[in-house]
Amino acid sequence: MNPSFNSIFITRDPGLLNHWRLVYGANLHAGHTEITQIEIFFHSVPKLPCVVWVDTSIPQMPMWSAEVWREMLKNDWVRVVAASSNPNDSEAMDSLDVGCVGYCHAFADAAILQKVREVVESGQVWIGKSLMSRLLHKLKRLSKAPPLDDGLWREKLTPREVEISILAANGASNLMIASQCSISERTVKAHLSAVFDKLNVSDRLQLALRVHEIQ
Amino acid sequence: MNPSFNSIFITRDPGLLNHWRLVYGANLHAGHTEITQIEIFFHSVPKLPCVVWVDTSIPQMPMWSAEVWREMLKNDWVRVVAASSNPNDSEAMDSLDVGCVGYCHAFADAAILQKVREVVESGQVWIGKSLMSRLLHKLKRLSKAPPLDDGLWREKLTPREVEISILAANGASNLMIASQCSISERTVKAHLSAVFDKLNVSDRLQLALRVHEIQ
DNA sequence: GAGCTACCTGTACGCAAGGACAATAGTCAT
DNA sequence: ATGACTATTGTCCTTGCGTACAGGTAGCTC
Repeated sequence: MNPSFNSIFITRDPGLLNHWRLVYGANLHAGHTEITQIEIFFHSVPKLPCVVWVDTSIPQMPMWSAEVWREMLKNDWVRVVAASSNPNDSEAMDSLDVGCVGYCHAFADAAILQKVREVVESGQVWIGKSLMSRLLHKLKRLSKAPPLDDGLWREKLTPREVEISILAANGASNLMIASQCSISERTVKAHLSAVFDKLNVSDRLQLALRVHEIQ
Repeated sequence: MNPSFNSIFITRDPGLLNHWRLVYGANLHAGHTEITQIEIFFHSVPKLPCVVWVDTSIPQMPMWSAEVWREMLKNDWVRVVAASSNPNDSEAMDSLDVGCVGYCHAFADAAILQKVREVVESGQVWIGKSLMSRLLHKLKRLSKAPPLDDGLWREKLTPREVEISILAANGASNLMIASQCSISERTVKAHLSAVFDKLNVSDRLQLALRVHEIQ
């Protein structure tokens, strides 16, 4: 149905490369290219419709505002998806602003990335749920409006567990949490163990990623 | 794969109804409902996962900021797509902000609406290309003062340290990082120690907070 | 009262993480 | 060539974390 799109992966991270390959699976055919140096990409502008996955943490990555990007993205058959290992709003805005048609976490779930691909190939722009909500938050905040509630992880936990989770996710040690909540360290451990179990995470770093809505 | 989603059309416009039916085609099965009065929708909260297509120009349409919407959208199995015959940014922002997971032109191309459906059912948010760019512009304009916190931490580190920091900040253990980078665990520790020192943090969780730009 | 849940505490064990000492080798500029 | 920086690896040791047993109290529902 769509004019078939070639695919280009630009990253130096072998793990990421493997992850992305999963997205295309058996469809990873002749029209596929993998590039480990971003300059090479700029020196050979694709001639055919293609979806370009760019690992934004690749060395020598030009600023999104650089002329090379503007030039490249003038060609509307080049659909660039910016994939970041540590997504942040300003990078997202910059990349989308210059003409990228997608911004996502580089290691996002394969099913998600597949959706990204479909949306992008169909000519639309993809933006993740969390980024969306953060952009809206920023807009709201800038135009002076009340905030709204946050993620759904809270609902799985008791009030006490939520309280302790937030402290842990912000870098507090068990002892610090204990003194702040006026309970023993053992109790903190007990609460956190319950939290890990309920949220199906293995340690406080994974918990932090969940609490702060990362990946 | 996905838990199958029921579908609900809320509009009084027969033409629009026909248009929307095209999106689902033969899949318009038993779990489908068509409603011509918005109040009826609010008086019978769906019990099963469903995608709700709401024609925003239906009579008696409550404000998006109204409590009924907030209440309804607390249930994350109710995925509401706001479809407007004359889309505008403020309506888009209001609807998305209260918890709608899509905003589009009511009479958008069936292929587009199909994509909307897929994205929404997969748990993400759909937003059109033009709306996207307008929102970005609005953001750009409002946030004239760009925060300088951006990628400050990167510049303090060597490329290798950045690479390893990102992996650690995303929850990888030292051993995982070691195997992914094809180096020994000891080397990973050495790099991370250097990173902790340079960024003046005590452990990988603090590092994660810095990398993901939290607090 | 029985059963459930939230909240609190104890001892003990294994393990990953991080620091304290090291060392070796490559690149680059002065 | 000497010093500064980077990348790599080693051993020893301490600490914090997470888990596996074990309990206790208070409040709620049936």
